Amino acid sequence: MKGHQVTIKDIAKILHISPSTVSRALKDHPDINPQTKKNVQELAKKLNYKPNQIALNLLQKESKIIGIIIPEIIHYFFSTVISGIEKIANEAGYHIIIAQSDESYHKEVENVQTLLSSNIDGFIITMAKTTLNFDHFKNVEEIGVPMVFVDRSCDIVTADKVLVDDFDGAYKATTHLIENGCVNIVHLAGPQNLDIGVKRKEGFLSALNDANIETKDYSVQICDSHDHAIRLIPELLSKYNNIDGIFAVNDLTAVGAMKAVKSINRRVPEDVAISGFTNSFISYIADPELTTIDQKGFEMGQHAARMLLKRIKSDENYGPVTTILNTELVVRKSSLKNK
Amino acid sequence: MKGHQVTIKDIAKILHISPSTVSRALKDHPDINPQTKKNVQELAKKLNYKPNQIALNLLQKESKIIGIIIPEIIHYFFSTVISGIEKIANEAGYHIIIAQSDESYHKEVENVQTLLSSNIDGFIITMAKTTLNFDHFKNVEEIGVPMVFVDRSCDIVTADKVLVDDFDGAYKATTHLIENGCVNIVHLAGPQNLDIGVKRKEGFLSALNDANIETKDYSVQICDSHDHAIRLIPELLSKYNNIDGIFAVNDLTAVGAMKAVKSINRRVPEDVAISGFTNSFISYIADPELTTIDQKGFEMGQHAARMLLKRIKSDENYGPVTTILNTELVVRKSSLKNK
DNA sequence: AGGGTTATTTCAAACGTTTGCGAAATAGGT
DNA sequence: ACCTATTTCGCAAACGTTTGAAATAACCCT
Repeated sequence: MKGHQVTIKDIAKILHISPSTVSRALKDHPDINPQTKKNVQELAKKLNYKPNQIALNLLQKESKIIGIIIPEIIHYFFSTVISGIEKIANEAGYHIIIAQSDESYHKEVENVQTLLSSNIDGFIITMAKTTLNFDHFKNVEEIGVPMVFVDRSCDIVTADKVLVDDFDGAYKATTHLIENGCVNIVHLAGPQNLDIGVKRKEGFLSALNDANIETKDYSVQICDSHDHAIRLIPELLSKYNNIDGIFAVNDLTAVGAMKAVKSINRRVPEDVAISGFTNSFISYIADPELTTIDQKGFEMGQHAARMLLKRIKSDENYGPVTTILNTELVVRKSSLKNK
Repeated sequence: MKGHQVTIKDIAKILHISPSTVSRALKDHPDINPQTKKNVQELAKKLNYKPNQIALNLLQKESKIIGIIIPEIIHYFFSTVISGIEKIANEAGYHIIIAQSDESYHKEVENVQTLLSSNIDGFIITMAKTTLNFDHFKNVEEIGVPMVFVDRSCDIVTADKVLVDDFDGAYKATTHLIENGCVNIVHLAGPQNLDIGVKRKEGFLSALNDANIETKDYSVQICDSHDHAIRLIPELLSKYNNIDGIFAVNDLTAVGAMKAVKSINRRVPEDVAISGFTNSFISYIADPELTTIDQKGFEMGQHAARMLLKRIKSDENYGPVTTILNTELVVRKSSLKNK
């Protein structure tokens, strides 16, 4: 039950002057009598006057709000992305409004619609895994609301993107395992209809190739969940018991693999070295702590926000920009065989 | 670079009728000629007309936006709370806008101010740990913007609250440890200036008391971080080597303790059983998986949102409501000595 | 005193939408 | 042909704010 917020009109009425004068007095316009200014400003402070943002938004045709559509906020990576966005946005006087798609194409479409109608100034989006049709993004493009895609790209929509060098990250992780004495490494790969699934696999294969290690038919396993790894690994290790390294497409899968390895009484990293990908919080929780590739969520968020703000403020329609961030190898205990 | 959004005026101009007619035609007002209606609706669809929410907000003096101020989005518990809020809010046609305080009193005050000025319809807040002064909330109260506090309460501000029964949760966890054969349990407690620190400690002590177990001078240790536990536990266990159970104030501390126990070659749960509190994602990651108390983040969020919406829509000024949710014991391997 | 300048204030339109009320037009009835 | 009822539409105000332009008032100079 909102009590009446003090407006410029209220102040004007009390002081028997016009709203315009009040408005100018509040912003220290030179045309205003110092005494009037003083009266206005004092009263404004006394009544705790706060300008009505909605009215300003209407006037300036902008809401100072950035819409974020992201699969699931509970995932560490996504929440770091959000934090990065929020930081830059706030510094520029913008707010963020978050909608989750739960990896559902349908909810994503819905979110785009509702956010559009609340007049956000731009979008930052990580597409749902299930999104295969891009009409809703095309629509945003037509309306002219700027968009930046994060982490997951699609070539159909022309928009700014900030991605991470998945190939290089996978290459680095694999090379690190090799340098630490692994010769028989298995890659737990993501779905091959997803970009990250393919790129990370390719980075893995390329690293093996450059180290003159030949791949076996079991070197790549499609397996990208904690539970799947727990089921798969014991079976795999008993079948091919010379496996001495695992590079998983993400941290969660890596942790599952780690548990599985330990469960059949092999040691991590002495018997099997493990690396994940993402550097999420759980890599720090794992025992032993998990070597992984830092995916720079916070930095991605910051970049995305900067790109979006630039686009929002720009008058000219420059072509789409793609930023590819470098990953970083984070070495922890799970990969250090030699110590 | 936003292209001109289609407005009611545009439609009116094209059809040579007045904006009011267009407005009414779009909402199927009986006063409008069916033919005009048809023309308007068809053109609106063709031009992809979307009502300008900002203008509506100005008119209706509401923004349909709920402001959330939360310490850190990356914490699993908080992101589940947010998800709960979002669900209920969306169902009611509201959006959420998120601001993080990073557990800083200063940022919290700032967030309250900026959110207020963007005319949110209500607040859902989890206070920062460092917040000891409540003037900013008092201010919100005076202005008349409804507020709901989640998880952390303060008696000074009169507002709705949704809390969890910390005492009972701690009691249940402790009793569970006792039932599983622990007789010498240590509680890793939170800071005693925080409600949860005190309540959970009291639940712990009460459970011991009810089981006729006398507390030792080392039974309660102030220790609420992963790293602190890793430092503290080995020392403690070597000093008092009959300790056979640990109840930690949160999951992260429990995991630290678990690592520490394993590091000095004692087994979890056989030698030392462990329970955490929160049921965050890491309790599932830990090895062995961590027994814990589910703090019902999602439900808390849902409750908070419902309470807020009720308050927003209500005309009468009913007294503040406090909802206390029950926790739930989640039994996992880390506490099952007997198997 | 008239002309000019300057200081201070107000008017009015604008942003996009809704809505009570009045106006115009049409139709029906006698 | 006149009155009334009905249908259909437009005017204008409102939400809170900004801003160019016009208005008023006060002053100085010759």
